[in-house]
Amino acid sequence: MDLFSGLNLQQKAAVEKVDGRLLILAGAGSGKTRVLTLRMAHLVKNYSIPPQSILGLTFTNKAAVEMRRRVSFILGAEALQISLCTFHGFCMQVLRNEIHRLGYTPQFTLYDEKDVQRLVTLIARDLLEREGNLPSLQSTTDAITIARNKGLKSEQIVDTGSEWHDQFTRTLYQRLQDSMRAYNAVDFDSLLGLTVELFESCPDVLERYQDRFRYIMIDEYQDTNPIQYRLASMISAKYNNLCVVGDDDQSIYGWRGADVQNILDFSDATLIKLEQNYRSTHTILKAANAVIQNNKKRHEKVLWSDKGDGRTIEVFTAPNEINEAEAVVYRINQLRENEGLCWGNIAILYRSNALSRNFETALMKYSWKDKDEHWVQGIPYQVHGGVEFYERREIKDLFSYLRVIVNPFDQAALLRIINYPRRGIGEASLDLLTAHNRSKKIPLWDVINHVVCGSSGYEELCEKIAPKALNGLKEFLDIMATAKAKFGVPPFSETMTWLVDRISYQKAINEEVKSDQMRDFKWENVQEFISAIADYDQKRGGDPEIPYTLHDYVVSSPLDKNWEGASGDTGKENKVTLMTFHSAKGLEFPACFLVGMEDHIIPHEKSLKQTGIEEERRLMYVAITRAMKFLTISMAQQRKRMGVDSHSRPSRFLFEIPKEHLKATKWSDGS
DNA sequence: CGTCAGCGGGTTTTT
DNA sequence: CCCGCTGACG
Repeated sequence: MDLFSGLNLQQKAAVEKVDGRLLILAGAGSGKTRVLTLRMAHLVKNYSIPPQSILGLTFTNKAAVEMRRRVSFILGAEALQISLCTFHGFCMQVLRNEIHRLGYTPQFTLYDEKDVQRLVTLIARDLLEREGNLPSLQSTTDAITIARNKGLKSEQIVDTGSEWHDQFTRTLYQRLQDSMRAYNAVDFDSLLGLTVELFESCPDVLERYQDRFRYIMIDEYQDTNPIQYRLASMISAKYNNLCVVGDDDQSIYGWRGADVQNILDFSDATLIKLEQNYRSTHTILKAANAVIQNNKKRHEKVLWSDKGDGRTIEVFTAPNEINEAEAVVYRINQLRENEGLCWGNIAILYRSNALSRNFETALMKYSWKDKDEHWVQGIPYQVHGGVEFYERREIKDLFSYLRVIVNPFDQAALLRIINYPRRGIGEASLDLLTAHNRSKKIPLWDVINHVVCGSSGYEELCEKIAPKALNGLKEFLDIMATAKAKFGVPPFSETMTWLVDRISYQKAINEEVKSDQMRDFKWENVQEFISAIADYDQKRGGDPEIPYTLHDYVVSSPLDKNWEGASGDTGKENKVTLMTFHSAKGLEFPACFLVGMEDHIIPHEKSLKQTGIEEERRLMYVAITRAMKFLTISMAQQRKRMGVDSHSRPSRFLFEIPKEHLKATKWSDGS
């Protein structure tokens, strides 16, 4: 097979440059994924580089999956040997094997954002010696996240606020780290930080990974934050074969500490620019270029395309957000009827997840005629993001049981389930236990065990706790001990079914939830969770190469929750795609609807303060450049914001698109 | 200890 | 508007 057929000169050069440092500045739609995958194939096929010594790091699971798919297409089974994963997935793999060197045990568990947030609140309350509501900690948490993503230690935090607030943030940060260690838990941010810490303190470990991964490629390099950059430099330091691909105009993760400067400063490297766009019509490209040109901090690029002008961009304003959604859905059906597109070719893109609701409703309501002239109610669609499976209450409850079974020091999980379903352990008892836990620095789990066993020194505590609560604790420990033994042996799905029954979870749902509908929904979620575990059983059961333990499940499933295939023409499912501008990055669709194009939404008023207008403009640029042929922009004059009607104005970015590319149409929903 | 109502606060984006 | 949390009561 000729790997190079159909490549332009720059793409070819990028694929062929094998050793050393390489920076590929790739404009939107310039075929960067193609170049990356071909480069991997080229290394394996023409240079006999073993696939297992190639590491491809991406930012999202979606990108990793897509890349794997495309390399497999060329290399077949050999492609499975290549390590292709997100930064977070990579760090998880490393830590699973090495975390004992950092004072953790191999049974560590993973905190999600909410767990961390709750922990921060608890610590803050303790620090301020205050009960009840605190002033919002959002800004403090944000500051900590950014610091961690920049690899700063707590004492290096310098926020914009007052000295008192800075000091508060530093202390909070330090206490957070300490608590996480005590709970034997990591979170998304510390996953990266700990890996860097590991490599810094254990050169022998680092060298093992350096020798293993001699060729490293990083996708979406403009979105890497300093700690990811450090990680990549460390692993590639020995052999120095590091290839990064990115586009400074598409840097949209500044709020997570990503730094465009990383890509602008990538030094001692061969530079290749990919400037031919293979995706969009002239019209779409010109509109995008016109918008992004208003940014000052960027590398000048000349993106061009040999596609024709194509259609003009359609713009309309609806009276309110419901009309807007209905009008968009009407137009979606028109595209299918008149332009030969299928549902899977079409995407509705928005700035924030909250905007998806009305479009879902409108899609469900819409009736259309299929090719046999039959009326069908509801257009098939797929929402990406929103309330994730693992964040639903039921799932988090059950998942917390697994977390505690794996890691009894996981205090967030423990507190969540110790009295849920209810077993008579109330606030008073819990306060006694946690007070002891904090003052004596003994893990809560151990305190509970001592109390239940009546260890010496615990008599006093035992007496204070109500007999009812004591019984509950005993019951709880009993359940956990049995469960732990059962989960020692796969398949886990069967034990999960047992556990759900043992804790009478269904009864808890029935008592708590009033509406039948919600009750059914929750129980379905539980079933879905069990089948997710069954899927895992099946996948892991067949392959002795990869770990098959409860710990592996608990620690890996939250990391790859988010990747159900969505992509214009590769998705097998023929459904309209709904997603945020952020999630859409890297994807393309023949037809895109950019909705809610209003000031305050994009640019978002909050982000103007935080990351500034240029990042919002890049986001707009990303959104426009997703479209291949048809682009429609819509907005509403009136929109409910937090329950109340408010007036909207068109996004200021709309006025940056030259008028000749726009066609204003009258709002219409076809009725 | 459990329940319920009332209240305040929050909707940016993701691993 | 929807949530989660708090605090008062049974």
